[in-house]
Amino acid sequence: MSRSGEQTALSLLEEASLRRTKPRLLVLQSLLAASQPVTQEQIAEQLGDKTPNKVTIYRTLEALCEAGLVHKAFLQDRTWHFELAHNCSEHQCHPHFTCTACGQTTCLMDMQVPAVKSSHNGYTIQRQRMQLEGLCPQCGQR
Amino acid sequence: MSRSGEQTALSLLEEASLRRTKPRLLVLQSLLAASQPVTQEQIAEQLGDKTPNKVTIYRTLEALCEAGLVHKAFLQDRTWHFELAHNCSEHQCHPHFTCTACGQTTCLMDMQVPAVKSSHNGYTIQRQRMQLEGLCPQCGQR
DNA sequence: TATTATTTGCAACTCAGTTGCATCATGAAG
DNA sequence: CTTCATGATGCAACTGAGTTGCAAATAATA
Ligand SMILES: [Mn+2]
Ligand SMILES: [Mn+2]
Ligand SMILES: [Zn+2]
Ligand SMILES: [Zn+2]
Repeated sequence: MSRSGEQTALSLLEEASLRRTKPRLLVLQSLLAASQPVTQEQIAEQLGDKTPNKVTIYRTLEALCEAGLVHKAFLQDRTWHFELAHNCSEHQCHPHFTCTACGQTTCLMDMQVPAVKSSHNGYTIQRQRMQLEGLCPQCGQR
Repeated sequence: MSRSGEQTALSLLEEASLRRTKPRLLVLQSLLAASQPVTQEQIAEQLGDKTPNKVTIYRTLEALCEAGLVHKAFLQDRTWHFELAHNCSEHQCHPHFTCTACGQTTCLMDMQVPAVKSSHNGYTIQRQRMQLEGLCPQCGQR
């Protein structure tokens, strides 16, 4: 939750022409500080006693998603995990990997995924996402 | 819900060493008859007055998934859609396409998706799934 | 500062999916 | 064919992430 995080959050809101409200700045800073996708609850927890109302966090995340600043990264146990969109291209996000042994999901930021064609049988394909499943490095060794 | 559907359902249960119960046969037949992934509610609706209890359908789907006969195809509006696994390889399922205009999700059974490498930074990748987003043929024409 | 459109907080709600438990049916053994 | 243990089913009650309505607060603008 650094000074630069605050500045970045401000300019992200500016860029998206969203009003600079306290909850939006806080949620953005929390997302900027996160190293993995986080849930509403994790955001609230991280913000401690200055956290906005639960409903406000949801509505903020929704607004940020709509503006393209944030993505719903993946769903785990009926709970959405959110992340900043700034490492994804318009057409393709990095893949998310879930370990079948420990259940942990990880962003594979540096993995190259081949892009599919932008059209198929009349379907116009604008974005592609990939989920991977297998064993993480910890669970992989026998 | 043909005779052959009944036979297929029976052999699928056999193959998976699952007990041949009425609910399992019904759910499997419903899935065999479906042309798209379906929800618990759609299965119940399709089976009409001989439908098993809602909880049983969920538990049946869970058992069939665990046995590898069925997949959770995609989630829409916090609701899982299920499909038979028999058109998927061990490593890769066909992609699912969601139209951002009408919200409909479709299986692209005939679409080729390049396979990723089976290992990356210590992660062992056993299965890959892809979700596509864009405009369906209907919504695509202006 | 005054005005207005947005945003926020709170309480109550929704509903797909889950859980506990008593009853029932399947498949194996005799 | 009958017995029996294991596993499956049905029902009622529950869970909890996410949603809705609305009054109060606040940001942008003049
Ligand atoms: Mn990610
Ligand atoms: Mn499918
Ligand atoms: Zn693991
Ligand atoms: Zn469409």
